[in-house]
Parts: sequence; C-alpha cells; structure tokens
Amino acid sequence: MSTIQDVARHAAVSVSTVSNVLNGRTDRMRGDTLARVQAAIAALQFRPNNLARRLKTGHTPLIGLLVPSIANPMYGYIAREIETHAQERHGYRVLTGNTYRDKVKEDAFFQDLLAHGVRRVIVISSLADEGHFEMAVRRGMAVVSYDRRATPGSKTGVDHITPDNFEAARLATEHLIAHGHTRLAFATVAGMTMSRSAKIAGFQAAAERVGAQGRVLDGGPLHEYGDSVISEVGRALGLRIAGQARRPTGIVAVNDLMALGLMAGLREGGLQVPRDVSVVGMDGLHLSSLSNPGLTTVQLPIPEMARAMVESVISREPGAGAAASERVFTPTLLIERESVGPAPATAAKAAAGRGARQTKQTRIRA
Amino acid sequence: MSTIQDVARHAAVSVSTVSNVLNGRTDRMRGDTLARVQAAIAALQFRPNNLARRLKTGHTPLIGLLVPSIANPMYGYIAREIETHAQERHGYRVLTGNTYRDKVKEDAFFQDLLAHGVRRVIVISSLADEGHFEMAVRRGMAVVSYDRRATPGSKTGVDHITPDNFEAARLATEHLIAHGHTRLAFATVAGMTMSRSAKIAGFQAAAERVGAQGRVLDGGPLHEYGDSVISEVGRALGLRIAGQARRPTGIVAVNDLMALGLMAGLREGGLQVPRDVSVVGMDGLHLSSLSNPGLTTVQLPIPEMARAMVESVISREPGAGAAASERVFTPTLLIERESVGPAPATAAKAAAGRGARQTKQTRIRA
DNA sequence: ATGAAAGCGCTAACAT
DNA sequence: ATGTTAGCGCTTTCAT
Repeated sequence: MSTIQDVARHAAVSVSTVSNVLNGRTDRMRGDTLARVQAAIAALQFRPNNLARRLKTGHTPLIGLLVPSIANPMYGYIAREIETHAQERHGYRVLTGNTYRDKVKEDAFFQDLLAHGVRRVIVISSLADEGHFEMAVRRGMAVVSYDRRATPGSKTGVDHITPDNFEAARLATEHLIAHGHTRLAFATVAGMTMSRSAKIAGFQAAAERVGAQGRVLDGGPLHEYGDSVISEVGRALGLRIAGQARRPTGIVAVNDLMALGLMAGLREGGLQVPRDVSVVGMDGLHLSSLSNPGLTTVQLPIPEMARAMVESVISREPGAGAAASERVFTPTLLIERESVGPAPATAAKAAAGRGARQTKQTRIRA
Repeated sequence: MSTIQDVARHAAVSVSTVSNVLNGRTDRMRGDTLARVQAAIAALQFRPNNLARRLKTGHTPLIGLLVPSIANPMYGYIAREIETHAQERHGYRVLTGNTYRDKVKEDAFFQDLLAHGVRRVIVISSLADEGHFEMAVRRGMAVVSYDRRATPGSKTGVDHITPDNFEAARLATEHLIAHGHTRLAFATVAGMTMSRSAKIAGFQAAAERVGAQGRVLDGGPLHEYGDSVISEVGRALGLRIAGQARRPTGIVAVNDLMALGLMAGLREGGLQVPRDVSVVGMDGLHLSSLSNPGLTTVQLPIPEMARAMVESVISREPGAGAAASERVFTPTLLIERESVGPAPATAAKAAAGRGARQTKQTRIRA
C-alpha cells in the first residue's frame, strides 16, 4: 500500500499539496500540479488510509449499530436498510453488534465503538434504562434510538425514531372488530418496553371504543438467546389458548414472529385459523406472506425509518447535548391476507365459502 | 477521553511503562508501579484508543463480513453466530456490508475495509469469480469464503468453509425416495453457483441410484434485491408446477426460503402439501418449524461453521498467500416434520390417517 | 501556489 | 525497572 509520501515523491510535490487535492482544495494549486498529483495517485493506486486520517481529524465514516439479534428477520431487515442507505448516500460503513438485550453487552459495545473512534450510533434496544446512551452522548457521541419515545424533559441529546405503535395496534384491533370479533386478546412476551406498552394501549383503546373485552396475554419471558425464538413464546401461548374453554376469537400479536408462532401453537392445539380464531400481526415482514394462512399484518415503514435514522445520526454534531428530538412515523398500512375471518358466532353462513383460498393482498390506507 | 499521557502523569511514570501494562508486559516492573498505573487507569477511566494503536501496529480487532443481504434470515443467522463468537472469544468486532451479489459493491467494500485498516474478512458470496478475493489477499488480507470449494490448484491463500452440499441434497432426496417418491424435482433459482451445483449433483446421484426421474426446475432469476425475495421465486415456481399435468411428487428445494415460497405457490395453485406433493428444504432455519405444514429440512451446522470461519480468519497471518485450505462440514441432520408424505400413488391407504396432524420432530442422524 | 513541520495516541526499540 | 524517542499516515497551520 502506497502512502501519501510516495505520491508526493512521484509527483515531485510536497505532501501537503497531495493532502490538499485529497481534500478537494484544488483551487490552491496550478492545473498542471493537480494533474501531476492525480496521475501519481492513479499510477500508484493510492488509497488514503482512513485510520491515519481519522486519528488526525477525530472523524471516521463508521456508524455503530446495536441490535438485540441480527438473526431476527425484523432487525436484519432494518439493518440492511440502514447499511445500504448509509453506504450509498453517505459513504458510511456499519459496525454491527448483537446485544441480546443485555445491558453489560450494550455497554461493552459502546466502549468498543469509542475505542474504535466511532462517534455515531443507532441503537435498537428495549432496555428501559437509557442511562448508558446519555453517557455515550456525554462522551462525544451522536446517538439515535429506535422504537422508543423520548423521555419527556430529558436533555440527553438522544434522537428518537419510532413507528406509531399505538396506531399500529389500534389499526390491527379495529380490523378484528370490523370482522365482528368482540372477544379480543393481545399476545405479547413478558417484560414491558415502551413500544410494547404503546401497542397495548392502542389495542385497549380500540377494544374499549366498542365495549369489547380486551385481555393481554403474556406468553412468558424470552429465552436468553433473544428474539429469534420469540416465535416459540408465541407457539407456547397458542397452545395454551387452544386449551382454554372461553378463549378469545381475535388476537393481535405484538409482532409478526409472535403471530407466526401463535398460529403454529393454535394449530398444534387443534384450532384452525381463521375459522376458530383470527390473528393479526405487526411489522409487515415479507415472511408474513409465506405463512398458511397468509398473515394479515400492519406494515411498518421500515425503509423510511431506517433512512431517517441514518440522516439523523449523520447530521447531528457528535457530543452535542441538544434537546432530545423525536420523530414518530405514523401512517401504517394494514395488509389483508387470510388469517382474519368473521368471528365464530357469525361464521356459519360464511363457512360455505371456505376452501376457495386465494391471495387477497389488498392494501388499506390507515 | 484521557490518553496514555494523562495516565503516565497521574501515576508518575513514563508512557512506555503504561504501554507495557496495557500490553501485558507486567513482568518488567515492580508490583507497586503496576498498582499505581492500574489505579491511574481506573481513576481516569482510561480506554486505549484502538485507532492510534492500530496505526502503529497495523492491526485492528475488526472483521469484515460481506453478505448478499443481511435481511435474508439465513445470513442473519450466520452473521449473528460469527459476530457473537468473534466478540466473545477474541474481542473482535464485525463490520458488515450488504453486497446484493454485486461485484462492484463487493469490490467497493473490500476497498473500504482496506482503508479502515481491516485485514480479516469473511465472505459470503456467490459470485463465480474469486479474483477480487485473491487481490485482497495480495494486498495483505486474510480472507475466508463460505459455501464454496477451493479452486483446485489455486494458490490464492483464501480459506474455504462449506457445508457438504452434495450430501445435504442427497440426504433430502433419499428421504423423499424412502417415502416412495420417484417423480423427483430440484427447485432452484437461475444462476449456477458452486453450492447450487453441488446440491444438484447430490440430488441427481440419489435419484439415479434408484433409477428415479430427477428434473431440475429453475424458478427464474433473483430480483435485484437479492435473496430476501428468493421465496417469491419459489412461489412462482410452485404456481407453475401446480399447473403442470405430469408434475413431480417430491421436490427438494435449494434452501428453506425457497421451500417456504414453493409451498405457498403450490397452495395457491390448489395443491396440498404433503398430500399432492412433498417438499424438503435445506438450511434448518428456525422458521421452517413455523410453516404449515412444518417443513422437513436438512439442517446445516451453522454455529460450527461460523466458529470455524472466525477461528480461521483470526489465526491466519494476513497477506500470507499460503495454499488455499478447505474444510467441509459434513454430518448434516434431517429434521422430519410434516411436509413429506407418501407418494400419491401409494397414498390411498395412508389417507385415513390424515387430519391428526401433530408435531413430529424426530432427528435422524445423517 | 507550494512546502515545512507539528502533532493525533500509541507502541516498541533502544537507552539508562 | 523505567524512561526517551522515533515513527505509523495523514491533516493543517504557518511559512515562503
């Protein structure tokens, strides 16, 4: 690998002149000098060393990305959108870390980012405590957090980008209500995060509007390996529900993976979706179109949010402890597939139509 | 952020002494000196700057990871295993890039890694040409490639870690044969990669052994957005197959996502799995346990391979153009679920048992 | 318009 | 046992 020195020698100029062309200050030199330097750069296949550059400038085109587990298709999707946008629009690369929702691992990741000179980080976490983010900001980082609201009044300087979880859950619940369901349930995992409680609130608001019953069913805690097994919690819950005498007829799942697991559990428990119970997911993962029956779900604007996070974290001055900002992405879409049917009580006359199962992928504006 | 200078001043020693404790050369000093330095480090919350360290040593604890798309659950899974192992066992962090199987993007990623001082990279690619990897090795990188065999006789110095694709496909096909299927097909996407052709060879070897018919069905090219939509190719293929008069009764899919899409397409075409046609996947993704019917699939030893890749890329001397090594992970497992049934011709007497669908998750040793 | 030189924070000879 | 010092490759005043 050739260095700036080699180029300077080759072009018979000083290193500062080379540095100037590298940094676009071409107006400070004669045209032929510029040409000579450029020729030398090409001839030597010179690539400036980011390391040295950053040691000097304190800036590096790297974004840290903290996710519970990249094996979770939802986070994989977000991560891909983030990486692609950061790379294509800003030339930034992404340093990804799996934290398994563990505070110690999150802290360690922040430490390492700092040591690597990374000053911009996007956090997808569910830890209630935002304390370590604030510490990071104090240490000179720009951080944006996904799927949680800003703590009111907090001056952390952490930006927040989040889907409108309340609205998403409300939408899902209204869809069930529109199909005649009144025995409603919300299926989630143990542990309350901001996004989960917002979803529950949206669910209950819709249920209360029509005076329907709205239970919250907690499938239990996540196994240590994070969310790639959230579907197993759903499966266990589905099995449990199938065994209940007076079970709900319409269920809103906290996310698509949960919904998929739930459907599997319900099936194993001898129930049919949507004949016996209807299920709605949230996320709008591509996977939801593959299930049998196809999962009706509320699609979140992932690419838009990913883009917003990248813009936010790159535009922000690292370490500037401004007031915490917050952007909520609200128009959510309901993708109608086959996992929702009429409530069993009124199902009789619709039963004749069963069997002619086709892909109805209507998009309804929120 | 305090520097090594601050620590030295605080402990009233020289920077080299601090550097020595940082690098474990504690035997070169008196116990009380060591204690003072450690106290100073703690007091100042000092964290060595990786940047500066690496500028000096030329070494940085970072691994580059190149994947077609992290949104593909299979790659997300591998990436998580790689990251976790690299981090926990070696303190390495991972810089991930999505390349969409595009040579230009792959090249650009290698360039950036070089500029960032990253000297170790794990490549999950399917590009036929390995030329740019060899270039990377020549430029001083240690690279290990997943899911492809070493080019015989090549002195590239690229390590290869791969599942035994031939054996995986053979196993899947034998399972179909054991259920009486003789009209067999292999479902894949357009474009021949090493791993795909190995799978096809395994499929055909099994088919030929019993004189069965073994067609290769190509669902068409992947949409530009890479493999998160490979299932759509499967869906289209499934639909096409459903319309064929003399269709196969047993299908081996190139991977789980393809199988899931295939089942959806078959279903949309009015066919039932496994009554009308049986399907076997390959990968063993957790998702395959969620489908309806549950997907019978050949499980690949992902965690083991991920670990091997990390060990390989970390232990190898960067830039050392040794002979290309190759490790094939062979004992593959067949996970039996519900997507395989008896071939239709002999299905009559088994038909009575249908309906009592339960989760049979037997593991058969390969 | 171009060059000389001082570091950025750290490591590792090479002193002492 | 501990300290001094010369860089790693680059950017950026400050000179010329």
